[in-house]
Amino acid sequence: MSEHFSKDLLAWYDQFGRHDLPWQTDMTPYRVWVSEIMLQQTQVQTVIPYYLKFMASFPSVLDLANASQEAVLAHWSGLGYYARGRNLHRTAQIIRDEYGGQFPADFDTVVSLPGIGRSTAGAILALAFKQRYAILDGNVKRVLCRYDAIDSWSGLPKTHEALWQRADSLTPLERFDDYTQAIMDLGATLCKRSRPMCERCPVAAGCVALKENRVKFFPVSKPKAEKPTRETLMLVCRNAQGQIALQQRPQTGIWGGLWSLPEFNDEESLRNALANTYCEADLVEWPKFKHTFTHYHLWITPYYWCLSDSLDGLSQSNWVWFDLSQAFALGLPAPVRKILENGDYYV
DNA sequence: AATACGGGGTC
DNA sequence: GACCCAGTATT
Repeated sequence: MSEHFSKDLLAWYDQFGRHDLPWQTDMTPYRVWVSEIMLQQTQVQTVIPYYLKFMASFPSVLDLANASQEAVLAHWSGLGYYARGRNLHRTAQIIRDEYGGQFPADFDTVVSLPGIGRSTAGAILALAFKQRYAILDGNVKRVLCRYDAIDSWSGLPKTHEALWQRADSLTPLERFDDYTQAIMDLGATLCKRSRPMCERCPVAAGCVALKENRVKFFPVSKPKAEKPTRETLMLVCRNAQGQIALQQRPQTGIWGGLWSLPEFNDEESLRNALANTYCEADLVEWPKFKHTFTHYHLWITPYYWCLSDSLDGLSQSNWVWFDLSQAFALGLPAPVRKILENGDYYV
């Protein structure tokens, strides 16, 4: 099955692949290199105008090496990942100073250059020097994860290395340059992240995910990091008029600027804060409950404290008294509303 | 092994 | 608003 992979892919590429991208004409090592750097984590349509301007200003590796870093970075402005631009400039100078202005043609030298990793080196060697090296970019990963129905995240070291081996084993013994472009074209135009067009895919016959009707489950997404758990105490302090105390939260951080219940890290801080007026019988702990944010879980323990008449004059820093209806009109955080809506507090 | 780097597209 | 993209370098 898989010996047909490259043959079927190449036949499709000849008819349906992209053959007119700016860096596909006059494929010198320099032009291929610049395109591969710009295309790292950056989509083709974004790169094209940058590439054209860059090549117009720096037509050769020596033009680039002799330019100022400011001039180079000016051409990178808006592309993002500016280390790419700095590395590109540095590498041009290395090529000028150490390789006589000639782009090196062996893998180990190329991959040692700043900003060039295994995949980019493979692409340069295959596309510009017609040597048999595999690539493993986002497109290839997606294609292979679906084709083999790889059910672990591609960032796991074992999975990543297995993908490299698979990428290499599928690379044919001839036409490596076309194959390199072909598998990227497949990933970019048919085997897209969302709504892949499997009905047009030249290697659909061997695709395990498609055979099992599970294409949408691949590639397996990165496991979400375990959310940390934090804890807080919220005090419902009610005076003789039935008002409750609120504090305005700091502008930064969670619920920035919102009015909320007074909070304490633990029961000890709560008791310390109330030390002068504290009346044991009136402080009641309620069952804790969990509130989940995008990035952490927050366990909230509500405490209910009903002030007797004699303490109505209590002036705690930053506390402001509100009627319940006023409080809700302020727009409280969801878990605070949940606490205050609990009728058990007011019986 | 995890994270920073970045602007733009997609759902 | 999370997730992803023609990845690499750094911690």
